[in-house]
Amino acid sequence: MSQLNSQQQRIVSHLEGAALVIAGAGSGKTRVITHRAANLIKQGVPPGAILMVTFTNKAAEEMKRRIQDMAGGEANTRGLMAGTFHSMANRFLRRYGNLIGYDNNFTILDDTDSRDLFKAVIADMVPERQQSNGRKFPTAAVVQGVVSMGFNRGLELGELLERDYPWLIEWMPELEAVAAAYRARKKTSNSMDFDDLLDNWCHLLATCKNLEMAEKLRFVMVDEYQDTNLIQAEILALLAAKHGNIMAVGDDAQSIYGWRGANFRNILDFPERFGGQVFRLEQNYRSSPEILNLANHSINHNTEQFEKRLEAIRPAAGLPGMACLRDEYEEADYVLEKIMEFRDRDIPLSQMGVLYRNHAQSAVLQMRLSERGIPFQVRSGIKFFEQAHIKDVVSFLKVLFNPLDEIAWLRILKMLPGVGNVTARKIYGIFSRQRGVRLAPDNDELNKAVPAKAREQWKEFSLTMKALLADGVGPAEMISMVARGFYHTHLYSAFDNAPERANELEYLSEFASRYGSVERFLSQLALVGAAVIREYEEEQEDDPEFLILTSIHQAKGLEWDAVFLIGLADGRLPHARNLEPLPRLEEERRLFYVAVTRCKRFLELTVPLVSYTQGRAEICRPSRFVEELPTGALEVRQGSREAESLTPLLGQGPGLSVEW
DNA sequence: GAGAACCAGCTTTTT
DNA sequence: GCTGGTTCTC
Repeated sequence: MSQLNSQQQRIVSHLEGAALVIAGAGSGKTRVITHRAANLIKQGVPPGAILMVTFTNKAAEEMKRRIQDMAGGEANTRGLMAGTFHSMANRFLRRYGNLIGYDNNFTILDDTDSRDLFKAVIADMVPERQQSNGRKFPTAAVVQGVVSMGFNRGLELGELLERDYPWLIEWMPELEAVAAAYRARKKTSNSMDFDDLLDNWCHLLATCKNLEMAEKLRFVMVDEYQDTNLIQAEILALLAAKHGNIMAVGDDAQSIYGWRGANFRNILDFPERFGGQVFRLEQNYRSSPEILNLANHSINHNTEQFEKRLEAIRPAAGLPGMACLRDEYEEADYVLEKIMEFRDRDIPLSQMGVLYRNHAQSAVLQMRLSERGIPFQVRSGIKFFEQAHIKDVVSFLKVLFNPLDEIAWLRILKMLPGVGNVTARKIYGIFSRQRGVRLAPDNDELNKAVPAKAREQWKEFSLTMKALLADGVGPAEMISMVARGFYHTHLYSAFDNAPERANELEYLSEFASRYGSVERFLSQLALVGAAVIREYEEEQEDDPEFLILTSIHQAKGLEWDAVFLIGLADGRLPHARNLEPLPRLEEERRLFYVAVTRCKRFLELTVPLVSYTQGRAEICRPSRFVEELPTGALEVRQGSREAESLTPLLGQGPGLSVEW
């Protein structure tokens, strides 16, 4: 690990007061704040007095790992408050939720849960919703998106609709009603969605002063500040109000979460809001001058950005390359060939990364890699925890932990024969009216509600629940008890690939055995999702040599010697939906910027000219982000002959479609 | 009112 | 190919 330069040194030894660090890609920004945290600890600041937050799980993991390394092991950092905004919110609310009207055993609704709840709300509230002059009420997913966007941008529904969803204005009153009902249902079922975690954390800090956990914190640090939204900035302000020791690190050029309400203007507003010093890190320690040159040229096309000039420190490494290939299959073969080449030049697989705009783009490559026996890991949304059977079984633990969890109850109840939406609601209604769940046989009201068809299974269900409640049963045992007991029948009648799913449930149980308490297990599941299981898999991995495939969004903060940026066709990156308005296009360009600046030495861009979607073939042109680069910024590699035969067609613009 | 069977639309990125 | 929604039948 190299020495710190003088500017980095100044930041590391900055002790008191506010500070903003505007830092370019590869300038060591995460390194600087983790260094500072380790430094504070070495100087005797208790780890529990330091809060370090960031937005993504990936970045949070990296941050924690580095601090541990620098501070000399886990023991020295015990008590450190480090993680994502959402997980820190969870810690506060598990302890103090009761102060703002929640039970501390609240459930966290993940994306799917929240959508399910919207679905239920909509079904009840707008039965005659089918049409207003022939138009349909928006789906649960759309409503969920709108409501969440309003929250994250701090906008009233009306204003938001006018600005971004004019076609939904006609539904305004219904949407208001649905949003209000959704809020109420979350409250009665003692659950919080992701937005609530932030909202309630903020609310808690604003209304309850002198919380022990907050009082203890004397140093607040945020990484990737450009990814925060208004409420996150507000939370930070509340946390730092007393001591004023807040350090934010960010790079406006890497702001790629605008679509979910992040606002890189938070960086601009920082000096006004917090005062203090402003540092700049403009030396890039990661990439070759050629790569940096390409990145700088690209980002300069953006009109909305702060002046910043990144200076390369590393030696020259040759021009980045670009190749046009016929389609994804040829592209995959090309990438494979290059991987072999790099390997021959002694670059280990672990020093190569393949990046793409969206997950689907990696499918063909994954297939080829498996065929050739090249080990790889996909760093992206494995939807493991969002599959039906996983959610089904986890629901049992959820209702044990939070008996008012409506979503979990509805899932479970609907597994009973003869019970559908209506009956399930009725039964849940009984639980919530009785302010608790009594499955005892003398609960007459309940017995009446359970249909005759379901009697047998209901009995079995009650027995299973009783068994789960026995002392000393941890999450792992609970899962296998449910999977082998009550759920078994349902699994085999509902899914054609039941044995496979049964295996996955065993796996889930094995995985859960790392967690001693149901609370820890459920929180981790909801907050960290796929990332946590990936970590677990990595631990199991004997061979650490594998290639990484990842979306650009999840690649932030990472770096490799060789980077492949695949699927670089106009309409993919930039994504067709974001060609306008300008701010959206510019965010796409920042995405391109983030992708290329992950690379230290060998950057390879590939363009599949033909893509097959829904049985049609479409001819694309290379991304405009490539075409707008000056000649000499990259070297065009020899693509395939077939691809070349397509080039004359390219002038005709994107989206030229051909029936195959 | 439940549940099977059929049909359409779709695939951006994360907590 | 998969999900979510709708329709049809019992």
